[in-house]
Amino acid sequence: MPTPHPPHDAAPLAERLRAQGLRLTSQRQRVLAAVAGLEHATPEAIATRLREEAGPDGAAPDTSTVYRTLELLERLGLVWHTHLGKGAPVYHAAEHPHLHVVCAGCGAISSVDPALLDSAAERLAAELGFSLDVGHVALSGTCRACRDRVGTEP
Amino acid sequence: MPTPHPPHDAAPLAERLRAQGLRLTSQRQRVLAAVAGLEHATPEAIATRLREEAGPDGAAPDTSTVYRTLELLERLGLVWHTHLGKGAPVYHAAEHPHLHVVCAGCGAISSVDPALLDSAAERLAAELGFSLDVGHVALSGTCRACRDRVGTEP
DNA sequence: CTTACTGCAAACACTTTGCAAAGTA
DNA sequence: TACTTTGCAAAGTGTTTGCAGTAAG
Repeated sequence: MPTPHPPHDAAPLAERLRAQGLRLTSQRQRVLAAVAGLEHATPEAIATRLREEAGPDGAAPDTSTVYRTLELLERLGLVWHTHLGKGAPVYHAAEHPHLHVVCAGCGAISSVDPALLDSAAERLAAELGFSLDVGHVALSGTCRACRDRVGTEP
Repeated sequence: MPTPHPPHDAAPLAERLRAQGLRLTSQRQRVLAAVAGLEHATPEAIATRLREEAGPDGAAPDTSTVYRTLELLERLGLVWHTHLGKGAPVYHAAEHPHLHVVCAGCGAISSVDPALLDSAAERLAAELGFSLDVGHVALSGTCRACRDRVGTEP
């Protein structure tokens, strides 16, 4: 079983930055750690978490830095993001990609095995030459609870 | 083969509005017609189109009216929208729902048969009690052209 | 020391809301 | 007339950008 909250091993970050002549900064380390420690983290949520961690006196990375850093980390392959529908995208630590399923009624998010779309991906590849990126968007629908609720509360 | 630009039969609109004690206005007719006449229309694109149709002197519906109207038309089942990723959602006339596939590289949009996800939908229903709304989000990936371009222009 | 990075503030894109005037039934 | 809609203007999110000062290598 995977470690719940990996204390974020910073090594890959330092390496990949160095490989491109980029610099290791505390902001970059902190943003990466925040993404790793949160689930389905929006940029806003990440910024908030960083402010909490910094405390009332400490300085947290600026919002614009959070955005810029997320973009960078994604280019480096350390994080990825998914659009859950409307609103802000959510970021994940790179590890095991997964597919999201969101309830349009209550917003509940489930993670499912990306293999769910394997056959669809194969058909798209064969018929359109299109290679599916399973993780980048979430599937939308209605969860059992919301479906049961129909008719119960008009 | 389907009619290219159906001249938008307004009957269903009038009926459904009346059925709910709502009113038929020219704005509502115009917004519906614009959605029917455009493909993958964002609210902004719809507003622009309406401005063009109104001409330099005529009055086009206000942006806020466009948003309110799209929401209404969707409740009435006359249009539906899809999130293509980041940015504004796109609206479609209700008719035949379809699934969108977007290239992350060039933004090209393909429409595919929703049946593509039938087996995935069945598994989600069986395993999670989740009913998939196939049209609400687009699948993301890379189209053949963008894939071929990799390595050609670094 | 050189050049990348950050914080700040302002601008942007997309939507929503309150309210008085206008329009439909 | 009674009640729904609209337009306008302003406020709300979510995100990006220009730039001068700060800091990593």
